[in-house]
Amino acid sequence: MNKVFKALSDPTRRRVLQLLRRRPMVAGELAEHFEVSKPTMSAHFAVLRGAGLVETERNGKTIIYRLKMSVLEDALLGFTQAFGLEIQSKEASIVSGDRHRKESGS
Amino acid sequence: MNKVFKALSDPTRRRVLQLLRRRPMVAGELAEHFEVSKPTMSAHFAVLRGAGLVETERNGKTIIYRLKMSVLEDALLGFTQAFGLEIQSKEASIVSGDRHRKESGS
DNA sequence: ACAACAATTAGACGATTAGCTAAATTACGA
DNA sequence: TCGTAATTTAGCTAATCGTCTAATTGTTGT
Repeated sequence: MNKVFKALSDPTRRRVLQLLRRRPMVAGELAEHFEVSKPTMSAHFAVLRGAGLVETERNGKTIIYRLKMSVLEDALLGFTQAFGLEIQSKEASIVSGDRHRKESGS
Repeated sequence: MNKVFKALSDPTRRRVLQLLRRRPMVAGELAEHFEVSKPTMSAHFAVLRGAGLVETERNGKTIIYRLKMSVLEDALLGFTQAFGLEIQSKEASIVSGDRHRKESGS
């Protein structure tokens, strides 16, 4: 869970997650939304992947990034619960390609 | 708020906030819960204060730290809303300026 | 096989971070 | 006023971070 918070501590990475919330995206497409270089974005992606917040799938020349909503939820849940806060999904659509899968992450 | 997320990115600081959730605490008392030096803890406190997550009050020789729950909530709220998540307090008051009084037990 | 494209890795750099010890500050009590 | 206690500030170090350019890897189409 610490890796998740570390990942969330950078505004660029938070924005990446928000973009991925809409739909999975290809690395280059994602990178276009930001003003930093592609290698820099690649490093951000690596941090997000290391935290288990995104997963990748190769598709020919491109690599698709997909948000793992359940990992984000679980981390947020674990933290907020310790503060007497409750977190829940408004929409049933935590889906968008991802199936609220249980997966062991770091 | 970026400063809040930066502040939350360190596990020691997250634990400080959780300790403060129970009741306001004096700096030294708080520091006893950790294995690092007092100056190091002082630096952590400064980060939390800089993020607006805690407020201080001098009381003679000691300095009392108090959690500003509303600031934490607002940051979490702003973030989670962008993901279609809902966050709410299990306890009654989410009021701004909440003093977090101790209620029934623990 | 090769050129073009997508993305990552390598290597470097300055800025920030978390940690330490020692010194300074602030308040209290004898 | 002096000594002690609580905390912060100063100054340092090692590690990590975000960024860059250049080079590398992997894939496709010709």
